[in-house]
Amino acid sequence: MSGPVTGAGQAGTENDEAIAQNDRTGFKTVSTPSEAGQPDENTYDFAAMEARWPAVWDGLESFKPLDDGSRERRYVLDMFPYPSGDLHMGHAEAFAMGDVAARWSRLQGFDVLHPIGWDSFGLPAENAAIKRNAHPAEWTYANIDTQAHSFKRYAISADWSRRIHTSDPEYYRWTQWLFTRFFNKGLAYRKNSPVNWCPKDQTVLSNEQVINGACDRCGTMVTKKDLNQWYFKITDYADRLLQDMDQLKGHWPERVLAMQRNWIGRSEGATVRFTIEAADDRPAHDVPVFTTRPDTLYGATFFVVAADTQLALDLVTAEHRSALEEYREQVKKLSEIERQSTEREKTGVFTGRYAVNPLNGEKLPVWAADYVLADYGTGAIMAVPAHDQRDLDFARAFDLPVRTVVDTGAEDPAVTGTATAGEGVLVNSGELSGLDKPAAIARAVELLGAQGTGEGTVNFRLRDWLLSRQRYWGTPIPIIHCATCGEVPVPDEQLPVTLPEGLHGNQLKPRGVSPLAAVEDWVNVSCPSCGGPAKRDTDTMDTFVDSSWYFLRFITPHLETAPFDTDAVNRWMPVGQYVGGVEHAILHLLYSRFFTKVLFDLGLVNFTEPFSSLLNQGQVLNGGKAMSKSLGNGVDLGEQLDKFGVDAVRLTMIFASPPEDDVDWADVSPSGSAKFLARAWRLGADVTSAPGVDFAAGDRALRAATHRTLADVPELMGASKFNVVIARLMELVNATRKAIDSGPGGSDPAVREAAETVTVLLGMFAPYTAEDLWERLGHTPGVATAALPAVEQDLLAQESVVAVVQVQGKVRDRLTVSPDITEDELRALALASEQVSRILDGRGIRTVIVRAPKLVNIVPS
RNA sequence: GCCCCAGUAGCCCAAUGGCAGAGGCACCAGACUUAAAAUCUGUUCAGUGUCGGUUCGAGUCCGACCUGGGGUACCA
Repeated sequence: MSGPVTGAGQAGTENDEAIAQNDRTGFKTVSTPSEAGQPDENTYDFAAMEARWPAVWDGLESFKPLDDGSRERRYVLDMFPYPSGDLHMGHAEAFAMGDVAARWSRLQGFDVLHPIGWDSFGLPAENAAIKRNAHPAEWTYANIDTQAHSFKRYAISADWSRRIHTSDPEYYRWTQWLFTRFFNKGLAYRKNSPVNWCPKDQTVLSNEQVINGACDRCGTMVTKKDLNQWYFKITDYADRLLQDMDQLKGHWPERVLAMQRNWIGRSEGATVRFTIEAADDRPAHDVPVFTTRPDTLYGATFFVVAADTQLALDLVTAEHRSALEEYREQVKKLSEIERQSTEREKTGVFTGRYAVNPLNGEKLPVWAADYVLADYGTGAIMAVPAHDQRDLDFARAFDLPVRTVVDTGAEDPAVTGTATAGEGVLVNSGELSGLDKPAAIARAVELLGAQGTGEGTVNFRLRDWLLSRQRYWGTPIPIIHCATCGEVPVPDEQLPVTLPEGLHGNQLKPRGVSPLAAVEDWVNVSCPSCGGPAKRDTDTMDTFVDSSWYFLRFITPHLETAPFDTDAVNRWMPVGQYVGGVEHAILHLLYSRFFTKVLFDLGLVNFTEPFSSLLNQGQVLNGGKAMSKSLGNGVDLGEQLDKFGVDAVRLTMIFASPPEDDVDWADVSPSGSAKFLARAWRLGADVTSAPGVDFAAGDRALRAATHRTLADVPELMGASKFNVVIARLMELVNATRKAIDSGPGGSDPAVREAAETVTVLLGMFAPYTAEDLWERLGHTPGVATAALPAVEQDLLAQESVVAVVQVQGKVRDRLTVSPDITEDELRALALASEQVSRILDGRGIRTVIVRAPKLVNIVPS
């Protein structure tokens, strides 16, 4: 930090450095030449404010919630940070937004809970430790200290006594405790399955962590590996995760809800059991398929199983076995991206088997292909080429028949190569013929049900959450494997299972198995159940487990008997305003919603959604692009703070655009913000009336401006239009300046009222400037908890308004009228207007629309 | 391909279906100054991406399209 340049006796002298600083930043100003050289009480000096106020605020403890029921409670939460180095511009925006929300809630009189903590387990710490031959904790806790220091400078109005770190044993003890509850409820289980594997990080990834086929941490292309891994049964909650989104509608951004809806991917259809006929060495075999179009059963001309399944191997006849094995090898070599490309030619092999269509007894050849996914539905499909594009592509590649069973009015798919998926009337479909699509679907399900060969079902795209990781720096999975007892959860009184301490540097290097596995005296334990020799599970949990319940820990952060106190949590939750980036639209938000529902079912909380309102702030860009090292367009937050001050940076972030929009740092002007702050701050020197003066005697015009602002701000804040609130403050500052310089003067009580209103509202955005100004206005510190003046309705009434007279929607005249003019009076005035009669030019009048007192619209006949 | 979001002045952005402009940046001019900076005051600038519809009246509502951004993608 550069420190105040305009020290006593320097400003306004020939001190070149001081002047140069003035020129560059444009806000360390001397307000009048006569004061040049004086101790600079009229110099806006942000560095001095930043040096002075934090200690005062700490003493006031204004940001600790009372939790005594005297005020309505409100929980305002920012998505807690990951400690990767110091805070950056993105943090500056996100936490400015969250802090505005918290401070506004306080101004409204709520008892506000606004905590701060760190999501401090994770891969970057481990990679840093390997690189520096150190322990991940060193890097992690050093970064946390740096960030905590920066947050304090940034004047976040947080209750620091609630600070938590997910990597503290005091925290992860309870993550483990919760895991055992999930385990006992059957919601945490192990299974063998082909999983997403990152070859670089040497660990598995959840479905949600695979972005375009690549690892979301390091960008390496993900491969598949058959492994035994831990899962949370989030699929059991798919329907509720979808249903409960009704509670969030209108309070969460629509795009986030849409993303979650798509991710859960509910589709209604039917399960249909096909019998695969016995063939040479192979017995008959029932294989169910899932379809959303049971109405098209008569159009099925072949049957496909996913090539990479055991089922395919079980079905294939001896004759076709080698072809299938060769095909499977080919498929394995493809990258995930290649395999999933819809552009790619369809490939597959015949299995030598035939499936019997349960509705018409037809025999369909069974193929194995990679366009059918092993882990969606049943891993097998009935193929209806006429009405499904993928099936049609396959049919054309292998010369399989195409039979139209829905007449959509479009041309024959067999000819055009375009499948017809739309509505239509069923044809060539036995007793389904003649029905429309919905009726045929219902009838087909009925027929299958009667035969016992199928039923209506719902399928989800959502998969279970793969939570185990083969890395060190995470919460150990509290399970002990015993040859006799199986998987035994670690008893509560033995928690936490702490990480073995000695590991550092190369010992943490990814090897495909968890580094914990190498620590023998840690691994080998006695079984809590039978006392026999047993081994600890050596995987750690996905860090998203840690962050799926932290918002609950904040409420009773030091509780030693449970993860949280249920009564306290039920008092404060759900979070009233959650603030964070849209990058968590699926992962963190979906997982937290899932956890909350499980905790509800366990009777530990009495609500089913954790975050009743969500605000996604935009990104901070530079020159139209996200800041990145490779582009070299990064902006250093620390430098910006040194140059413009905390308040100017905060104000710039918020004034630039509505919170959800991106802020392009190249388009905004922190020096402009600083100029405004200095301008507002200077009002303090010109208010000459005493604190407590009776405002009623003040200048009416300025009072009206003040109270209009007071009346409008709650609505604007409620709609998160923070940028507009700042514009209104600028307006009020301008009006106050004018009143001082060329109006009733600085002694008028209205000037004090306006200045105090500005100060209290400004505190949400620029806490240092506001606190300093509050003191200059003669008040004791604590502007954050000062009360806003009550709106005086009679000041909002205007003496006269301008009514617009339109003819056919075009403005033709303006009339100055009383605000309570009646419709009839206004109509008469408008019709008497000379302008109007000139425009009407003798034409008659069809209608007159009157919206007193603002508008009249005359429609000529 | 499908699903969301956004297009208003040179730029960032305002505008309960009712006069397109609240605020800021930039630019220019004036006051102050020996001068400059700072400060104060003021001026200039678009008819709202395109086409159509609803309406007395559309930036705002509806439909289609264009452009940009985001999500998702052989999900049967």
